[in-house]
Amino acid sequence: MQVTLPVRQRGNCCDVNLGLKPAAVDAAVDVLKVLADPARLQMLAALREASAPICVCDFTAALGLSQPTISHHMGKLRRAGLVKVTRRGVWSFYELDAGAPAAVLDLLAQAVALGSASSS
Amino acid sequence: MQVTLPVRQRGNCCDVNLGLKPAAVDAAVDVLKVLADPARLQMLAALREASAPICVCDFTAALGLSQPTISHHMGKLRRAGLVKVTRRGVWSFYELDAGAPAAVLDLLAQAVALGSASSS
DNA sequence: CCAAGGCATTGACGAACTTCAATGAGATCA
DNA sequence: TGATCTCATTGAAGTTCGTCAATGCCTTGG
Repeated sequence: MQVTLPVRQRGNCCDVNLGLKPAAVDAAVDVLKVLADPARLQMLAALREASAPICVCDFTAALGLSQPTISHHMGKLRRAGLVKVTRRGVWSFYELDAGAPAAVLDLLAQAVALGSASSS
Repeated sequence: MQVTLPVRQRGNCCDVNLGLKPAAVDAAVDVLKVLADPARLQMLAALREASAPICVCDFTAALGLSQPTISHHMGKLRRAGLVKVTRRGVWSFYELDAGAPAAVLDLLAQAVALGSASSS
């Protein structure tokens, strides 16, 4: 049961430089997780192209999902600071939150561009 | 039990324009899901900054994860076409796949930029 | 040829996520 | 006021995901 203990157990070639701090990584991952869903990405893409806020009932019709499901996704987008809601009467109208960090909006633009590029 | 059938049951304001085709959305979501993990994003960021390929054992040491876990993540990145592997002797060296679609690499760049921007 | 090390794969477990039915909270209209 | 509509919330079922222990394959070194 002799243990040989080779000299180069770990770190054989070079030290890995993790250029991102843990907190920064978590923040980026949180945004990516919000975008990584078909319904949410489609709704965000629609909100990007729309010239006016869109109400929930229109999303349920367009995506074929139940109303609680749309509401759940919108809650996630709202908590992530990606969309803003405006209640007008009985309806809730959603729009992209222009106050979101520019890096987040740029990431969304890239994700939508990726979807558009893959259709070539 | 009279049903009233209001005229504006759905589509109150305007028709939602889903500008992304379903297949395109799924492709974009697949890439986003691959990026939406702390270990994978950190490894990709390290590979972006590294001047030479990095071997698996270095990632296990740097991220504090078990070897099978690193291998599992690398398999996902490889199947997504984001990284390439080169076996040299006993070690497996990974590097970013320069042949990946430009839109995918741009999305990765934006995600890393988001991590860097959030630390300001 | 045999022992040992690095990596990939399999199986399993716990956590998180997506979805919907049921219910509740406001708002509108008769 | 009562009925109805839209949306948010809760609870639950099914699925996916991240992680590790165990195992097998391949290469290296004695």
